[in-house]
Amino acid sequence: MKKESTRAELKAELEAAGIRASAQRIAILGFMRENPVHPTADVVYEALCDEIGSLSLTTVYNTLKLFVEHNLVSMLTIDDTFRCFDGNIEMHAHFMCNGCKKIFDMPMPDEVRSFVQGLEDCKVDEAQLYIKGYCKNCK
Amino acid sequence: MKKESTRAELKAELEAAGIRASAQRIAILGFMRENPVHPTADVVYEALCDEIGSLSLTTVYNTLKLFVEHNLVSMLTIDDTFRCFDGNIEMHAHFMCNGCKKIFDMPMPDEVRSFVQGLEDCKVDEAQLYIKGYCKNCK
DNA sequence: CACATAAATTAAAATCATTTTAAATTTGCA
DNA sequence: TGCAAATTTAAAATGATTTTAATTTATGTG
Repeated sequence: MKKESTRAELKAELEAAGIRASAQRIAILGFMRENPVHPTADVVYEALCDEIGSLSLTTVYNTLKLFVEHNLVSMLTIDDTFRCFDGNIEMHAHFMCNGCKKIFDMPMPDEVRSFVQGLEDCKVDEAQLYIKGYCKNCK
Repeated sequence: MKKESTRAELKAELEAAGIRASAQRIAILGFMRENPVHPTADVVYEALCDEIGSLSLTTVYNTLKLFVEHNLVSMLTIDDTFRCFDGNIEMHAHFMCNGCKKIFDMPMPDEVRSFVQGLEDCKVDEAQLYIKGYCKNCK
């Protein structure tokens, strides 16, 4: 499940986006790329605390926001009680289980892509399909 | 654009959902049914303050939550900075303009409906398609 | 009808995720 | 090396939402 990214690749990716590559940013982007788990800022912070002793939650918040602005990660608003992020910026759908609260990736139906492309009056930046219910284990 | 609902109809609707019909609940449900504007709790509160002098914002929050639980209205999580509600519970998509922040209704592509129906491993309660960008006026 | 009980509403206080501020640290570059 | 800008950080502030506890309103029973 993990896609390895070298430090150099992450650095290059940040710079290609016009962002300076600090140790914190490399670590956070690396975590997002390698862990397909839709983490909240707090989860990212907890995961990287040991690696970067000085890391602050503020930095994680600000950095994820910066990454979203530069389209390096996307933000999910599938649940109103937590804000989470996705290191996979390919267009895809999400399923959230109301039991275990896990979020699963799903393919985006083709018709959604064509529907979005067909919208002429407006300029589309983003499309999210959120499906909610109970997963295999919880239903 | 307004769909008129009589007090009696609203009362019947609440009771059919197993909810007692108070003046506050009738007013809030009436507002949601008649105004297709995706309001936040605060907007509903401001709109009904004059009509019901004693109304509190707490009641609006609690009542909208109750209505969501009983499927009388739905909650939209299209934007992480505000929580808003929709008095139209028919399945449909939403477009939010990042400029004026207005939310527009859109038809739900048929393939989304069939995609959702085709999901066999999980039990689906809800599907939301959120499209974001810039509207005709703002782009 | 009056009273007891439960439900709903309310104001006030608490919560908590996120943002802002301002200071400290680090980095890039002359 | 040293200066200026960018980044990070801790601490404080913010603000939407929830909780608490008291008050009001509605319901049902004798």
